[in-house]
Amino acid sequence: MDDGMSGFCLKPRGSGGGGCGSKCGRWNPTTEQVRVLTDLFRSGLRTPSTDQIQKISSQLSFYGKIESKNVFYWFQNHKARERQKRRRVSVADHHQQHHEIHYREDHKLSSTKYFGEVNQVVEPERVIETLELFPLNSFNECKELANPCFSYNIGIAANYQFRDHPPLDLRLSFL
Amino acid sequence: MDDGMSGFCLKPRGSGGGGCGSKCGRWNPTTEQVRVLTDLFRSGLRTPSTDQIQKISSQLSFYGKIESKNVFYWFQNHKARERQKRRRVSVADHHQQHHEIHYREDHKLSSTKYFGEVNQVVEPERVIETLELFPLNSFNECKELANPCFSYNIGIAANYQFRDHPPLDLRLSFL
DNA sequence: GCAAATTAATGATTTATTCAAG
DNA sequence: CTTGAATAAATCATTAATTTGC
Repeated sequence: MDDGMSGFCLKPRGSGGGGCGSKCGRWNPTTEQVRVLTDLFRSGLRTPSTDQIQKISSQLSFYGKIESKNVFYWFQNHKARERQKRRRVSVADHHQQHHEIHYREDHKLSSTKYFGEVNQVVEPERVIETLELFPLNSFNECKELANPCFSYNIGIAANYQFRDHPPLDLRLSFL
Repeated sequence: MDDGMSGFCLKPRGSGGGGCGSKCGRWNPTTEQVRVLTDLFRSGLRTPSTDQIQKISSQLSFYGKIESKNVFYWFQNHKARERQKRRRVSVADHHQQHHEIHYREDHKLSSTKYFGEVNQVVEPERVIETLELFPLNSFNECKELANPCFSYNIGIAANYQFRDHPPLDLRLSFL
């Protein structure tokens, strides 16, 4: 299914140059735009030159409203976040062990051993800020999940801001 | 549906009459186990640490046969499939977040001019600064959306992992 | 009602990325 | 440039749901 088509409803570009109709807040990339940008990133592009930025922007304008600065920021953000993410993982790895997910032979092995000390990255609750800064409409993923992006330490209920569901079941208190 | 009575072993469905002592095909979670796992997921747990996995597994063993790896896999799969589900549904959606990007109102500025120096000198760091002020802690869940690994018609023709200079695929040849 | 046949879910593996360290 | 570590995407495989004919 072509998602790009329906996604076209982004923002009316007919509002005239620069005008973004109802909401002038910020760039809201279409799926197609994100796709191309991601492809570029994955192809190795990290810090596009001015020329590249302009060309990219020009091409992407076919899919919807976009400016050069949007492209620039997208790359800056995407690059930085990839790095940050990795960095956090490494830090958390202090006493790192890793997942051995080749379980073919795991029947012989103690799962405990392999899971022995895989440590998950701590994820503080900066959800909102991050998402707001992130120019991609990746919020989808998080919004419906009861508690979007927390992935750590269920046990510390105090740190949890449950939005629309009850605190953890008593059964989960062991965590 | 599972009556819940059989409890301890795999559901007595299928071959073998529920005997899981000798030969267990694959883990077949009881409804209680699924319930707890789902609660955890809904609470935000995405990639449990080894420690958490062990505890979860331990607790869930009360309801029936289970191993750590089952918990590990369950979260992997559930996470991926939820994401998949969301993605299917909301590919085209736009989620407007009303937060002004730190980029100042430079609609008036010439992108060309602006970026003319941004790229090569100081500007990029402004973005990073901001990012550091707002550590992207909740990034896990969101990142992938911006990084869809689907088989785009782009074909990943240029998927050589060039880190330095992008070979760029057909669609990117305009660069 | 009941199994055989078919389809839908989902557990388990493999593959391909990413960044960064060596 | 190569490799380590981690993980998400894609895929394989098996079980449960369900449909169907009797």
